[in-house]
Amino acid sequence: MKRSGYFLPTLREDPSEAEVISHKLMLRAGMIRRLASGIYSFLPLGLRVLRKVENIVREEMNRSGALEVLLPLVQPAELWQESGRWEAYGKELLRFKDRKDHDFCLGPTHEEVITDLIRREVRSYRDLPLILYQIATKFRDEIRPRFGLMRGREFIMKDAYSFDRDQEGLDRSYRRMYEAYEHIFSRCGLRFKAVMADTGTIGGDESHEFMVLAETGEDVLAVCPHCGYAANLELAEAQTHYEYPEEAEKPLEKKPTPNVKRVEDVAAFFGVPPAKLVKTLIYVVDNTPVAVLIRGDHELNEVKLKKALKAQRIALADAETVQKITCAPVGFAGPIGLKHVKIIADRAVYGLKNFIVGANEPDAHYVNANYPRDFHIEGFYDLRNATKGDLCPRCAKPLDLIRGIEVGHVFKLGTKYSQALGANFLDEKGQEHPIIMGCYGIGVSRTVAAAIEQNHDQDGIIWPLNIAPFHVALLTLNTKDQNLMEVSEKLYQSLEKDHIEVLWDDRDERPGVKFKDADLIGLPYKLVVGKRFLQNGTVELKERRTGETKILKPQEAVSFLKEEIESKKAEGCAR
RNA sequence: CGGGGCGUAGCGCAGCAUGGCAGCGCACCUGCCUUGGGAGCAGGGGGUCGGCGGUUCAAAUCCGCCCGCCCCGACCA
Repeated sequence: MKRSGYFLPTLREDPSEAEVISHKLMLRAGMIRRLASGIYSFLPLGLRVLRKVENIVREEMNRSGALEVLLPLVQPAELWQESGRWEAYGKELLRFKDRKDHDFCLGPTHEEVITDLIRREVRSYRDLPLILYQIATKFRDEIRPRFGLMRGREFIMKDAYSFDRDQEGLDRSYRRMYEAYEHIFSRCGLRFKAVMADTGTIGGDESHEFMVLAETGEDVLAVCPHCGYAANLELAEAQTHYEYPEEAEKPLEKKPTPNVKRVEDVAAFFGVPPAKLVKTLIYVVDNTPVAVLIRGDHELNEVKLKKALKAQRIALADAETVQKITCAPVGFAGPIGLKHVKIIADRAVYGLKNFIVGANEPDAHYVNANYPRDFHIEGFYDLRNATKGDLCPRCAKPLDLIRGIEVGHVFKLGTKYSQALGANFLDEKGQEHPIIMGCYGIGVSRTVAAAIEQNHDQDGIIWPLNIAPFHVALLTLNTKDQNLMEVSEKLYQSLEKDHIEVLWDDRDERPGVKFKDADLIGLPYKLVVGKRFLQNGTVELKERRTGETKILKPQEAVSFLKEEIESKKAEGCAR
């Protein structure tokens, strides 16, 4: 491709709309443009990358035995009413009416549609197992789209659904998808980690998220460098028991603490570390208030709380409710003397001696509180976020916390949708059973963004070879020089002939402009034709990632690139 | 939905307090010059100042309503 005829509007400065690096660079490199909040157009360069990722996904899905389909984006309300999600899904589901006033939605995911298809067509155990997938546009009316392609409303997703007759079959399908995902993200040149994930309200029994490791990730992962334990923080078990020093219980005492509310302030007021405090959070759990005790230096994990109480909806109580229950403004709640409210606690509270709690009256705290001497707790649960240095729940060595971007999610669904929609099959004995399902997603457009988060420097993007929009940037530094143009033309032809994807910057621009642009769009190699060729017939080949430079004769450069790219591609496929 | 910020040429921004010719840099077009890291000179084109309404002799500027975008939070299969 010649740059002179290519639509590649690069920007010299960061657009003001972008905050994170991948968003800035995709805009600057002329890959995407915003149409509305969370909705983007792909320009030619961006589309090339997207297609490369799609093709890797497609190849690996096909290799795994999955079959590609294409399902509608526009979906009738009836299906969603049948699964119960028309009500349950909330505002993320974009709904509208057609001209006949029938309700429709834009598909945020396709369990309903695929299950509907299967229930109509699959009758027998002989039709199973089956894995279908598509690579298509999804729409979720996100409450707050952000970071460009990272959390868009309209985005490209690969979603796959497996159909099996029994749990063992599901386990096999799940394993196959899991392995396909490992191949996909490896081939994309990403550093990633599969972590155990929350199964959420769907309630399946196993789920993993594939996380691209990046500082800017929205997710926090707890990983154990020792035994390989890895889990999303939502799920990661905090350490199970705590060693507190032996300490005699001192008498309970109420102390005035005028306007001292926050944990740090209370700790500072009494001159003790926050770990000697127990904070009392009032939650409304399915319309019933519950007091939750957490050690002062710990952070409550709402997903865990929800699970521990088997609740549908939980929310921190508002100031009015807190006042009603504790007889004090927010900041002075405590377990002592708290009536008519269930009190539960994080496991770290057990065994703690002589700690500080709110007194359930304005401007007062108790010191030297002790359990069970001073109050009752109905149950101890794992309710807090694991923290750095927490002991691994598997091997009891210290955990690390790292950040990641969720690019894939595999999930054992079970029979939730097959039962709701009546997708059944007959076994050998003529008995009817619900089909056992799994679902498997990859955020394809998000993967492109994640790749940039992980592969860039101050000059721009550094594409991994397998998803680079082109392999080589051919820079002719002076297009008015006939000699340079001739050798460039020859180089261009032979590279194309060898199926090396080359973007030839044949514009009449000064060298600096071409270098900056090439670095910005981040092609793995720059092949520079300039003065050096006029002097001694050589060209310069520079690797974008390392800056490593080779001075070669033009034909040597072509054969080097051919070998290098082929071997790197093979490496990327290695397994 | 709550809090904060922003909206002026394709991009980045100034001007707004104290109303009075709509500006700067880059980009774009023409010419000259230059060709190894975002050159230089000269000339030029491009604006409903987010929209609607109000105040005023006069509004980018003041007032009201609305829209859009970004950030933080809440929320989130």
